[in-house]
Amino acid sequence: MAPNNHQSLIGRGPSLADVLTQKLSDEIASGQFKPGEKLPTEQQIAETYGVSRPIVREAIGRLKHDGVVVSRQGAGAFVAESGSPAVFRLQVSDFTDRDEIRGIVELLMAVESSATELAALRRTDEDLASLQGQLDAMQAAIDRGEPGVDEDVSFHRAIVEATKNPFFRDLSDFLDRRVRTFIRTARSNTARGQAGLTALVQNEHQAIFEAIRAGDAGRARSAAEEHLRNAADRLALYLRP
Amino acid sequence: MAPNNHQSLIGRGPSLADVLTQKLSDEIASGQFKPGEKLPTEQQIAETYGVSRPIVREAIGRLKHDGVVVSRQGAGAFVAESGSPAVFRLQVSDFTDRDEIRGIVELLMAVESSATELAALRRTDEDLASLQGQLDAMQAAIDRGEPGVDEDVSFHRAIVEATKNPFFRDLSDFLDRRVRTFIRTARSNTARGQAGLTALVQNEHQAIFEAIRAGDAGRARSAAEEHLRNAADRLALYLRP
DNA sequence: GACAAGCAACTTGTCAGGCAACTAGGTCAT
DNA sequence: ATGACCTAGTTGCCTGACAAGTTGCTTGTC
Repeated sequence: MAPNNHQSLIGRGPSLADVLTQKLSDEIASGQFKPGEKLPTEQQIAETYGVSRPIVREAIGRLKHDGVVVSRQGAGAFVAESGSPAVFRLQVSDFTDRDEIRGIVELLMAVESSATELAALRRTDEDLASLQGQLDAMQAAIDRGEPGVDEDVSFHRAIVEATKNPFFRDLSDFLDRRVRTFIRTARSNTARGQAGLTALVQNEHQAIFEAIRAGDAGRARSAAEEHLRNAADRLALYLRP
Repeated sequence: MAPNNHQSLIGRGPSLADVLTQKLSDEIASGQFKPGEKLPTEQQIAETYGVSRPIVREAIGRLKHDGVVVSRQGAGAFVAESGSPAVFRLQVSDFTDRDEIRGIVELLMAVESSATELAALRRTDEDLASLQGQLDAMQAAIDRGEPGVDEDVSFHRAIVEATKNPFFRDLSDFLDRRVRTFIRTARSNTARGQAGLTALVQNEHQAIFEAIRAGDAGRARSAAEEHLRNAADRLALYLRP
């Protein structure tokens, strides 16, 4: 039997599919089922864990979604050849966890610094035009007295796009989004950001752009690092208890 | 039909749940359903897309797994407040795709270089002992004439562990695993790696270890970059058409 | 006896219907 | 008006069933 005991605290507890997914995932990760090996049938798994077949199907469906197993109709479900998942799970337990956001920011700094360096080496004329366009848009936002958050995002996107590496683009995009949503939720509880701050950001962006245009990888990395360090300092205001 | 642009990378044909998951995911991403908003009931979704409720359940289950949707029994399913997923999907379409593995290696170099830098700043005595232990194990493997792949992996793991940042550890681990599985599958088709190569790797590891022990962040990064650049060059042998 | 065609058992994919647990909003008695 | 109660609606989970596809064994043929 598998009584779900740890549920009465709050409304939502882990569903049976959640639990089963975790168990199967662990068993695969621990090498209990080896890559290429056939999993038990859904019926057997259902009996083993005392759940119904739809639950098993859902759990296996998630594992397929993660690239850990592949299944062939009529044949069975098999552990993926690589054995390791195709997705990187960023476990965000809580939006207000300070250590967590610190860790993400640190990783973001690493990724975006390298991305900026690569951008300086590979940017095309189109990339430069795109970057220039975002700078102009940001300046226009400043002139209108707006914070220009969207323009800021677009500028960073244009940089990672110039790396010509979709993994850099996607990961940077992903991390950036998480940090910004944290800021957004955190800011709603505190005072608004200063108005003149955007101009500082614009200056840092300008420096990054110049380095990228010059094709100076080292300077591009330095400029990006400084920008990100400043951004992290500004963020630190929201991380104070 | 069946756009199948992204996932369901390996299965023979995309299942209905795969397709529906993609559709719902797109609709959420495109802002058709806004964060915090309630999704249609499972019954309605089933009718809308012409599938049964279990299929809808499986699709929504995957979205919950990805952190895009949260559901409360009796109330309904809602788009997560953040709106953006909690997982980063690394879309690996093919193990033998050279551009893809090149991109991953590039990202791995960025992450691991920064990780090594951080490790130099934060390593504890336990970390140093762990690193030293892995170096010794690698040396023992060399003396036995073995390639020492496991020891190599453990050394890198010990480094990212020393960053004290679980995101660095998990991501680096993840990327490293993908690259190594590629090498493993690629190597089975070609000649074996040279025997004396492990000694070279060991020298580079030694340099990294010294920098970390000295707490010299800049030198640690340089050593890591050189090691990774060499590793990438060695890998390039398998990337030749 | 070797071999190929075909068949039967098994497995996954999908559907239908139903009951239990839970939520939310309206109703009714006080 | 206000609080308890009740009912409709929703998700969580189950049983049962059929379709589609694969695998291995049987059987018939040479």
